[in-house]
Amino acid sequence: MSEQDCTRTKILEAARDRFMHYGYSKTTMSEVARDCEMSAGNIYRFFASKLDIAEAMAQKFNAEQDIDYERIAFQAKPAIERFFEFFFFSLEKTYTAIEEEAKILEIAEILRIERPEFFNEHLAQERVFLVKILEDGFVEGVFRKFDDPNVTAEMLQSALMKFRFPQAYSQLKLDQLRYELEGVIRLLLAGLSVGAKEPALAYA
Amino acid sequence: MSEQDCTRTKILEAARDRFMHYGYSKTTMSEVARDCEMSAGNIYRFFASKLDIAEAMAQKFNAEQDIDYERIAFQAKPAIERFFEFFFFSLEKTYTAIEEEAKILEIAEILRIERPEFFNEHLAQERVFLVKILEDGFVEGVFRKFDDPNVTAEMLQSALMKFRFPQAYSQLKLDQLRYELEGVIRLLLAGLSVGAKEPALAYA
DNA sequence: TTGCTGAAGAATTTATAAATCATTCAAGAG
DNA sequence: CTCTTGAATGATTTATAAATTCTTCAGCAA
Repeated sequence: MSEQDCTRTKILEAARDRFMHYGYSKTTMSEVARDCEMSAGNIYRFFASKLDIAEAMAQKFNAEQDIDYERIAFQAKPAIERFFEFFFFSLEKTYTAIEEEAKILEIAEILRIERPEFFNEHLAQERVFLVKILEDGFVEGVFRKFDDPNVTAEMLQSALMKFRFPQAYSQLKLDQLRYELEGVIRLLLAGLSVGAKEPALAYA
Repeated sequence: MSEQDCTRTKILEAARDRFMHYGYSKTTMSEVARDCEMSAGNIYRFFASKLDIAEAMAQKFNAEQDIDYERIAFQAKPAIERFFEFFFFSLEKTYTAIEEEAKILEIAEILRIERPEFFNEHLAQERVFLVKILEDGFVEGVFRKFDDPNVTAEMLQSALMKFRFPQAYSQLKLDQLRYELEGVIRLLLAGLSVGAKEPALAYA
């Protein structure tokens, strides 16, 4: 690891501790700098802005989550089981993370507004794993053939949006969210099943 | 119409004009009262609070929308067509309403926070029509049998949540929303189709 | 009695000045 | 030259006081 990377990591860790403890907006660049024993101005040689520190943090969080997604998607299990596991994992992980550290919600909200592209990239990465599950399901003979599995994955994400940032989109408790997620997934899986028939004509 | 109802309506109309023009929070009870040629205190003999005026307004808006929903649900058309029409109507109506009158979003947001029950009631009403479409589809032979059509309707609503308050839940433009709505509906309709198979076991 | 007003109070919002903050950069240190 | 600092700056936030606003209700009018 280069000297540069090392300092970046040090800043990132100091910022994470502050952000998680006091929140993004209540943390100042001077405080982070002091924790790293440097001046505030110097941070800007490693990060273009405070927001970029937050984005890098979230990036790391997502990268870790993607490892779990990958593990789930490539398991030696029926595609349907992996499908359930994938989205339930996502719900439980996000819900508990936000419950334990309400500050995460602040950062997520700020990134949603200021860096809309950020989430799209993560969704795109997630679709890689979804496509894997869809294609395996087809090979298993439980899913039908899709014109474009990536588009199908997009639609699945769209239908399950509500469960991605549970506390932001609804006031529902975890139990109710689990109940609804189960129901929606069952409906979607039915829609993916070999016998399912999409309507012949397009509407729009 | 009784004298009471007449005054209520007058207040409601004056409030609607103000709310739509200046927004909910920028409208004062005195202004509404002045428009009705009465004192602010007197409004409280007809509405318990300012928020209740907003709720009554939204109630009326929903009631009008429900008439359209009913018309769509009871049309002499294949269930699948009605299904599409139902949700596309909802998207187009809400999207354009909010675009034309951004102030609606303010009221919707306030009600979402302060009167969470309000939206649940509207959703419950909407499900009556969805169940009608589902049951007709079963009779037509295009939908499979559901244990509890009302629960299925709940899951459909949950999966299509994103398209209900488009501007609140996403930054997407109408074109993109239409594209996604079409895709999600097609997936859901496939899941409702006679050949579709739900997974045998429950997950949670 | 019944319907209404306008004053009064508590809560919220606004206005504004002071303070703090994110960010830049000239200049010093190594 | 590379790395760092700390002062400068414009934007944002905070603090606080003043003004509004929602809501209640005693009392007036019909």
